[in-house]
Amino acid sequence: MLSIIKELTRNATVDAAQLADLEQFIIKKQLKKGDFVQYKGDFSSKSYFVLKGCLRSYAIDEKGKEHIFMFAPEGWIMGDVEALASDKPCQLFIDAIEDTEIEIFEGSLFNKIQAIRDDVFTVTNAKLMRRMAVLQRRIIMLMSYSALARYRDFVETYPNIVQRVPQKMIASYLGITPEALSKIRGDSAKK
Amino acid sequence: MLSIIKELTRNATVDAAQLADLEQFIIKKQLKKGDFVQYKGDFSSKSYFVLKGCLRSYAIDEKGKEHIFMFAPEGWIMGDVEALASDKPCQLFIDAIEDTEIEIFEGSLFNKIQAIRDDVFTVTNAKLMRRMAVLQRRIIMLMSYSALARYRDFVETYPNIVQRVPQKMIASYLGITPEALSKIRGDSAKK
DNA sequence: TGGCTTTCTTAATCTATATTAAGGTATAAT
DNA sequence: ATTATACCTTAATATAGATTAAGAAAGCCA
Repeated sequence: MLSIIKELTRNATVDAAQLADLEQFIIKKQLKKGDFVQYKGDFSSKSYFVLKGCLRSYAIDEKGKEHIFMFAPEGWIMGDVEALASDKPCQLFIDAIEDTEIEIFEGSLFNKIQAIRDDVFTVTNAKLMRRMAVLQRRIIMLMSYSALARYRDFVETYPNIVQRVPQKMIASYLGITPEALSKIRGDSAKK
Repeated sequence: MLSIIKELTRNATVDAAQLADLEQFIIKKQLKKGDFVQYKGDFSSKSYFVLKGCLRSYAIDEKGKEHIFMFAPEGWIMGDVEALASDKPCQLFIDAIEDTEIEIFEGSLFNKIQAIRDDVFTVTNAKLMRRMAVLQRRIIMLMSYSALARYRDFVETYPNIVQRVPQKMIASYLGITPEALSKIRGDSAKK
């Protein structure tokens, strides 16, 4: 039988009783097709383990258009990395695209498991999560934002790097040509 | 003083002697601006901790165009997650965009640190790494591949999901409109 | 079963960004 | 200093994919 605890502790030598305790933090839930499990802006840092069915996570841009970030069929864990890795609100909507059965758990379940052993992995994991949050953000930007919006975000997010790096590299990072970036910058400056 | 071992074990309660042993797996290197540290196709699974300067990682598409995946200034760890998370070759080129000082270490250093304590984090970390590899791949696809190429990759990578999910959602995942996807599929079928 | 709603397709037009090209500016080398 | 090399900007044209629209097919429910 699938379960998030089994999944996370497979092949690991951890005290069984301690792990059993963790089950109290897990809620099982049946979802109908179309049911939401999380909305953009929510401050909950929950994650979802799919026992059966399929979830999707997606962003909605200012024109109301959906941009799917990922699908999660059986055995996958889905969550909003941005919310999990920080105290920011969720970036993503999550809903079921089939009748779906999930286990819901606080992102802090990861921390609880980690608390069993206070060691180096706390740091490593946190780092991985933070980098994943950056990646998630970037994919959403590439799919839903114009080149101008992506440039503005880049300048805001990496003010130090902007000055150290040639324009053509910033263009490359943004997924556009240097010419397009030059135009964007020219237009921005005029105002 | 910066060092990858200090960085990964900050706030962690780990035996100091054991950690000191790990230093033998780390090589320090001075890079001149423009020096390469890794090429696409390499099978090494090294990572790089930036002590000073700045690295970049990027893909080159079939037209010879560069697409920067990320920058790594001081204190950042850079590696090719695809190669680290599997036995595949590197997807990314990595070079120095300034005179740069790095520590080079095998990706397996993470595992060595983990081996100090064989517990649940081995699994959690491995999962995080694998998901990050998916994200890395996706960003590169969005920046460097046409809609058709992205669709073909999706079909190949997620053959099960393709059948379960409506076209409009696949389009959304690919970052294009349902109309564009429909055209692509129509054109593909004709051949 | 029939009708209603959502999804998929096709096609015409539009637009953001790419491509090409050429001139201007900065940086580095002899 | 002077040339060479790389970088940045501007502008004309081209194009992948967006938008709009309308009809066809497939799900859904009464």
